[in-house]
Amino acid sequence: MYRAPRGTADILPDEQRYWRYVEAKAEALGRRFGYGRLDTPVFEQSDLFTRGVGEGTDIVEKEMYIFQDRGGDSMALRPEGTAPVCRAYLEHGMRNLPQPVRLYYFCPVFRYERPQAGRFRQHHQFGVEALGDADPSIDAEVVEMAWRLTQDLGLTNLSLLVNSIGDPQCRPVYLEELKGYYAGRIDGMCQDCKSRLERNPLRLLDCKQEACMAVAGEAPRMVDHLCPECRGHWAELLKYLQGIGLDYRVEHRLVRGLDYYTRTVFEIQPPEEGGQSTICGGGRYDGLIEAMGGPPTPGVGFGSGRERLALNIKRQGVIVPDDDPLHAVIVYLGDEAKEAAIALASRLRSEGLSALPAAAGRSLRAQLRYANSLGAPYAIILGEEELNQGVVTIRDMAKGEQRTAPMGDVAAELAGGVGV
RNA sequence: GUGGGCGUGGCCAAGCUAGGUUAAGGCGCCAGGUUGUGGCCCUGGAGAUCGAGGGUUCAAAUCCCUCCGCUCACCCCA
Repeated sequence: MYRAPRGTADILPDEQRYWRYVEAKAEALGRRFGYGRLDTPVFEQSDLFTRGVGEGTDIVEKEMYIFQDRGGDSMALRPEGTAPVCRAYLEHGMRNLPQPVRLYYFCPVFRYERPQAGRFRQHHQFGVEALGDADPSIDAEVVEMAWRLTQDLGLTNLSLLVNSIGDPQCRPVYLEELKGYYAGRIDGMCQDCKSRLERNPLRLLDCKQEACMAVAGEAPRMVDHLCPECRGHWAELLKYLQGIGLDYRVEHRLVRGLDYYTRTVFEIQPPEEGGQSTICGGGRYDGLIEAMGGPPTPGVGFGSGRERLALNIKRQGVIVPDDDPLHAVIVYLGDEAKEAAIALASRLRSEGLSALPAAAGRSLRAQLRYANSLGAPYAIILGEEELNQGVVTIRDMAKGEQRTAPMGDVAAELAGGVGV
């Protein structure tokens, strides 16, 4: 038997309402903030990501789905959403549009990871990117959008964490200080941290081992070592966030796993403890477009995982609207009635109603059972008697009452919600 | 990449520790109980090479080995 590939999932009809709910809220949010939707291909040249996301990152180093196409080019399934948006921005000359250019996307994302709760090899991200404006008010706008997304979805008890990780001027200075701080204390720390010290010292702050957390707690903070420009940006951001009334928390250990982030980083996390709990994550990436070969262009954005949003919606018991129900099931007796039932179903659909004939070759009882199990509010009964008189019997399934109506009036009666 | 838990009809699952009747039960599905009436109830039916392969044994869902898959956590991330 074939199975869906590891880390992927079939989304069955019963699950669809969760996805539709998330997508509808996200799309509405994008429009409300004046963002335009951008769809990019699921695969791109591998270089786009190795240069954009950063060669040393886990995503590029060991999680990309890379393949060679028949022309010999190295392609990669999209492992994140921001680099393709920046590519499109450059390719279509969007820097000639009024800045900032506000874009959002909703797309599948692929990473070769070991799956677990809330983590998949194919997942779907809603994200927004505001390109071409370095002002901290745009950072605030993006943070607000992320927060509102979660609120619009009905999620509660979430934490909004923000931090600044500086820029290419001040971060290296800070990193040296950080390394100096850790150098004398590394002995008592975990194996991972020992390798992080050289590889990615910012990550030291994020370690969850108890011993390491104690050391991290006393570590020098990035926000105390920002250059004047970054410090100003950070101060203004906080001012705007306060003005908006967002209940954020400065989290000095918050860092990001993608190389392109500068200055602002933020995350939204649910109350439950746990590893992969982040449901929205983003920040500013002023060097990304330049790293991709474009002119220096600032940008800020966030991504959020549809699967994780849905997971939290379920955990918190958020009421999600049902899919539009079927209006009517047409039950019939005999071959002649079957013909009429099929024609009637067709006519009802033309009138904008959802209707379907019951399964063929079943007893009336079985057909009604079928209508019941599908949750149809009405059953339309077509037997010999009805056929002879050119009428149908409309049965209100909830009330258990029925009446006859001329065949041609069925759509109007159902659409009008006329009771029986 | 590292470590834990788990694989029995579509789903939930008993049985496995101390091998031995046609591998329980529930949900769902189909049919009947009403020669034209659903939900509740009753009756019946279909559906499983017990994850796969190998081994031990007179006999394996049950014991042993290998592999595969699912899952949770670490790492990392949405």
